[in-house]
Amino acid sequence: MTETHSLVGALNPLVGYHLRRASAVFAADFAAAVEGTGMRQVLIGILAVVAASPGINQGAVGRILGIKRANMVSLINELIDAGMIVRETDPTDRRAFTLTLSPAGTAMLDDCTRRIEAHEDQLLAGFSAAEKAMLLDLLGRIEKRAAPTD
Amino acid sequence: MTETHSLVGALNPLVGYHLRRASAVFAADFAAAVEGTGMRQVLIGILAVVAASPGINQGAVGRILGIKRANMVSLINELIDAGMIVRETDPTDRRAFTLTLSPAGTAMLDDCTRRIEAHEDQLLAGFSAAEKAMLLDLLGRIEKRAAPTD
DNA sequence: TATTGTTATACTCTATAACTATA
DNA sequence: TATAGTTATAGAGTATAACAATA
Repeated sequence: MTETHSLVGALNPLVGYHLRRASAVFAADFAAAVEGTGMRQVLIGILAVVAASPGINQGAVGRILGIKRANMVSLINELIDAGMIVRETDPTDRRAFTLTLSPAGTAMLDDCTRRIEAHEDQLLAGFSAAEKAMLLDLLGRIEKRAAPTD
Repeated sequence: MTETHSLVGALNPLVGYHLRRASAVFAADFAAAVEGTGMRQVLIGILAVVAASPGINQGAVGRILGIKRANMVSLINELIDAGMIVRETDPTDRRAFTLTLSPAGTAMLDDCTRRIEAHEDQLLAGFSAAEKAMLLDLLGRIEKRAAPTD
């Protein structure tokens, strides 16, 4: 039996519920951190993945971030229109595009990363370094259970 | 300096990113657990909160779950149409509705709760009881930083 | 004047299916 | 036949503003 007396009743013992709510807190914090930049979580994710593997193609970026091929298209177009990503046809496979960051893209990623880290430090002010490391370890072990997106 | 060599580059040190991904794993697991019931995360959340506080009104449910008043309307209507929630005007405040679960709502909540817990046990099979407790504690401390939704 | 619930609306995210061009 | 990218579309989640009825 799993009885509780909290306001959320049966949700209280569920890890998924608490992940969802904690994630929402960080999402709101993210939004505040990057306010005025026009960036969103997905876009920063794409910039970070392209920065980590210059020349990577669209499909690979999507697979890493759990975004479907079909949904990558407009996201990449947005970043190209904003002058942050450069798309060139891959000479070794003419179906594919290689993606790299422009200087503006690199600058935006760096700026946002700094802002987000500063905000996260605030949000996690009550956490010891060991607690933060523990949290990242536990989350990492959960992430490994992810199914391929596409 | 915060350099990394992972596939997600600058995202790797960010707690918010890993919360998002871990949360997505649980969301997919949730969907599998309740498949065929027609239930979704928000709907189960509402059922659980109403079950925990019978006679609660719509606005209060939304405040607890972080759902805006405007978005509560159609969700509650869905649950009433499905015969899971009973809505009556509050005799002490004729602007408000009191919500309670019907027997069907109680049965659905119980069924889904059992399914979800079984799925979560699978997903967290590699976690000791202490690790799960630690995760819930850390997430709970993050949730406390949530801003009011409405 | 504030609060409960409502309507209308819009944007983002996510998902599927069908298409093209290359491999 | 399989893969990279595209288009079209639809559902769900979330956000704002304006309104009616009641407090």
